[in-house]
Amino acid sequence: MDDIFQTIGNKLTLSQRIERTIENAIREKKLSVGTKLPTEREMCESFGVSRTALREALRRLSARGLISIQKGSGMYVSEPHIEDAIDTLNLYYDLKFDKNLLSQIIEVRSVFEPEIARLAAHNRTGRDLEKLGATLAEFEACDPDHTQKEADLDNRFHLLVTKATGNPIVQITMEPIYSLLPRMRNYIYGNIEGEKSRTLGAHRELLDALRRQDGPRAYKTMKKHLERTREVYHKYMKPESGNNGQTVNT
Amino acid sequence: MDDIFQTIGNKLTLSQRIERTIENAIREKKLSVGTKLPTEREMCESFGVSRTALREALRRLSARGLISIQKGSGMYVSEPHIEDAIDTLNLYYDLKFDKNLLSQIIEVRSVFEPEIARLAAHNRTGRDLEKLGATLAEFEACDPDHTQKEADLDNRFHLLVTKATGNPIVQITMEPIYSLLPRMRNYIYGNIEGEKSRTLGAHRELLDALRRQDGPRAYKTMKKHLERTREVYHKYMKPESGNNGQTVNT
DNA sequence: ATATGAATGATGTATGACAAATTACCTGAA
DNA sequence: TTCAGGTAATTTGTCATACATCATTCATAT
Repeated sequence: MDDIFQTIGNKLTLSQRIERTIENAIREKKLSVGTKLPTEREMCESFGVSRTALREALRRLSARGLISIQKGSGMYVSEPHIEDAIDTLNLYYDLKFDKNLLSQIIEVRSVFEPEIARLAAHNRTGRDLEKLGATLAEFEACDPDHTQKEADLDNRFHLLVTKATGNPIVQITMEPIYSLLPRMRNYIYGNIEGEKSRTLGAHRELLDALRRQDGPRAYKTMKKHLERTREVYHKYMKPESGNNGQTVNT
Repeated sequence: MDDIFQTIGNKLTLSQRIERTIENAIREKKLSVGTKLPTEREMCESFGVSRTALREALRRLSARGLISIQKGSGMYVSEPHIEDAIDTLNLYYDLKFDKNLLSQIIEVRSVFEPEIARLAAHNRTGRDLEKLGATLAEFEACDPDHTQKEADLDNRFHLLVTKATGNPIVQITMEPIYSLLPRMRNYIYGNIEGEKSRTLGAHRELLDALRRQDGPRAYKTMKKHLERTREVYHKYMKPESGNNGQTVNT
């Protein structure tokens, strides 16, 4: 048990202790969403600290999305936004980015999305079908020269399928993965003859399966669609085959 | 086109612009991991700003995990930690926590994990099998009174299966979900007669399928195992059935 | 009654000083 | 030489004060 000697060095700075105090108050709902925090001067007095220390704590809290600071107005407890978590994930991928990422993304999609399609077939609402239909039509009508817009619409369609599962965790899970896709934009699309019509056909068939709540067919359609994506990737642009067995540090 | 009048208000503060400048430098690898940043005074000079503004930018960057600040020593570019993203997600779930979360987690697991098991069956290494076997043995030998440790070992087994896919994105994706499981700890286990031996049997069978690289069997075993979890949940503790169709704000 | 503009109060930035922690260096003894 | 110890220099943490900038409120003039 050498743990005894470990807990010495981690003395928090004053501003970090302030940060935690406020953070805990928010976590424990002592400060509810939308509440206006006391002014800086008031908090300085009640905490008995300088404005500097307090402000640095507040800067950290706002950077993490717990509070929002509005110059001239005041500070307010923020509604939690899933985007904060997604941004953090994106930052992580940004820094850990390597040449295997594309192939890994494709693998993850072909593993997860067919099941997502099946679940969506069960749970989709009429509103989901509307949005999917609209996005599909927009994709169909899109000028083939606008490869970026086409890729966006493609992504949006898949994101809508994810939302149609009705399970927010599925959405939260997949969103960072979709946000990585713009990197592969302009690769898949553009200059591959007939690829758009293939995609369109797959999306149409998938939407039909969702409409009929045909889970197995939704699964198969999505599977086939993503297998095609994988083929295109391997055929047209895979630069080399790298080590795929690395593990993330935990 | 009234857009002309819209883009006025979003003027960033000075410290936010500093934050972004440094952040971009890190994202673009102009500052690599481990690099020691210039001292505060140096950066103040080169940016031409006061120490106050600079420090508030640095506080935000450290709160987001991009840099680490060590009193008396200096500031260094941090290695990205997936835990930062997981913590942010946990904060989100803390604040957004509702009674549907458990049921949503169970749904996500039974949707994703069978496919993960299948993939793991293909890609697992000998080292993966070793770790899985060791964890399984430890679970088997665990004192049934230590419900928390049992739940931990259960989670670890599933996490190891995820790692055995060899795809770090799968791991990153599932880790936040597993980190939510401690919330349901002590619910599933304890006081449900014979549940541990059921779990043990399922894990054993799964490990065997992985060893034989039998993807379909791994899939089926995991599916059945998680269906059982869902049953237990619905049978023993589901308090009420709530609206499950909410969507996350994006 | 509406609109303009001044007063007030909030956060943002600048400056200077000192505290506290780490690192580097230097000195002296084995 | 090598190592121990302590001192000095460097760096971040905190405090205090002043002023700038933005938002809200309220009074005033049209």
